[in-house]
Amino acid sequence: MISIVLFEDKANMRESLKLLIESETDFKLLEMFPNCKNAKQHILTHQPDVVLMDIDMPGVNGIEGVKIIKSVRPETQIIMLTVFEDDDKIFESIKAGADGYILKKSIPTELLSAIHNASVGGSSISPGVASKVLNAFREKSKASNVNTFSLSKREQEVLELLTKGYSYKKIAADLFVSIDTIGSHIKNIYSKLQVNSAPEAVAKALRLKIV
Amino acid sequence: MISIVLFEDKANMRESLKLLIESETDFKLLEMFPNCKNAKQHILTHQPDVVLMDIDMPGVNGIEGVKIIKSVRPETQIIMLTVFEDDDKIFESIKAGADGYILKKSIPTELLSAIHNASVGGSSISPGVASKVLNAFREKSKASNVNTFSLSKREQEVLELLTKGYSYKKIAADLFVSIDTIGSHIKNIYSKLQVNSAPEAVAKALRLKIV
DNA sequence: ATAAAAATCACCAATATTGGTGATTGTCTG
DNA sequence: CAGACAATCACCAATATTGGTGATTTTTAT
Repeated sequence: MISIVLFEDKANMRESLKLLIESETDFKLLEMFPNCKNAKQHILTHQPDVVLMDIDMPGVNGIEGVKIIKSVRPETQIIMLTVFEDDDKIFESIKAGADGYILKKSIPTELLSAIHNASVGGSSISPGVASKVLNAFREKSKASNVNTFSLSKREQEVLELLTKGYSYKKIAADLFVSIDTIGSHIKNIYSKLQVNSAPEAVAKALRLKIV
Repeated sequence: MISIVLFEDKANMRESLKLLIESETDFKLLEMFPNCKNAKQHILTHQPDVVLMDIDMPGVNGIEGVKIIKSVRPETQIIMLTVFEDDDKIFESIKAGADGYILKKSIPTELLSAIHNASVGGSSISPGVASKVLNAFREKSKASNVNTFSLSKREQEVLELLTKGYSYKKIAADLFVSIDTIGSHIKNIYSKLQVNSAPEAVAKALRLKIV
């Protein structure tokens, strides 16, 4: 038996969802609320397995609601319901800790299987949303690797030690060469990265993930 | 009509998938290959709407295959098929450009709807995998903000300029204060971050995302 | 085998940074 | 109101870094 609490401001939507949920024999709709006011209390009282959370609600919105619920009872599985495929809201929700993201226009069975999935720790994401998430994921991982700035192997090593905050002396000791050699390498690194100081080089290296 | 090409090394799996795909009237299975050798050629020849790609294949594996296909024909929608929920492979696939990620143990209808979704640009991710993706997404976004190291507002500003590679002089000029003031702030920053040099501070700041 | 690139070392002068100490002013909080 | 903190500035000495020039030895690639 999967227990469910629903947060949704529009009365007719609440009724539709209620009917849908009650059509499944192993779902139990514990309660419905029109906003996230006192969400903390509601969750602690009802201890639901799964929460269905509308994103756009007056007062305390769904994203805030997720934060509240996850902070008081992290094991609660939360599925976001929304009409929009709005990038910001999607990412905010995910960061807040949402475990699923279903568009309201999805077919009803999709929501039902999302609830089933959530109850066993799986996440369901509507295809259009999933596509945005994957793209964002790629964004964060790319940019790198292409710009190796054709640093030589040794220069790469030196740069890495530089990003650890090592001084010339320490780097020299680490690599068993003279401090002047390190000076040379660093000069070359600066020229390749087009910077003029260690902090700048470190910043560039870390930002472009070439370390 | 959605045209499909399949890469899968195991013959019996190929046959099963073939039967499944051909059960849908609007799918056309153009061709099947046991590995990604000559994937470039195959894709250019067949120009499929959707590619089903097994991850583990001898020779050129599925992840390499994705890179190849996306580089020659980016509009090709690629759905990864796998038996494992292996974190690394999942993230590698996504980075390579995969548009969906379905576990082989999924119910057949899930794969069919994944293909339909892919053909219209949506992504399908099996619940267990989606959950990992969302977690990874959160990882990347969090870590920050918690460790503010109780830097004062001014110290934060100085640190930010430091991560831009500015010298004491330039920072002082930017903030309209004396260079000695900057020196003081930086001394305090070092002590709070527990470092002893600018490169180290920059590295720590960027790694912990406190800038 | 020969040329190019990488890695090594040296020396030097001009700056910059680091780590001290100390002081003033304003703001906020108990 | 006192004490804490933030922000400001100053001075100093010891190091460290930067930016030059120049040179030798390995490695790598053609």
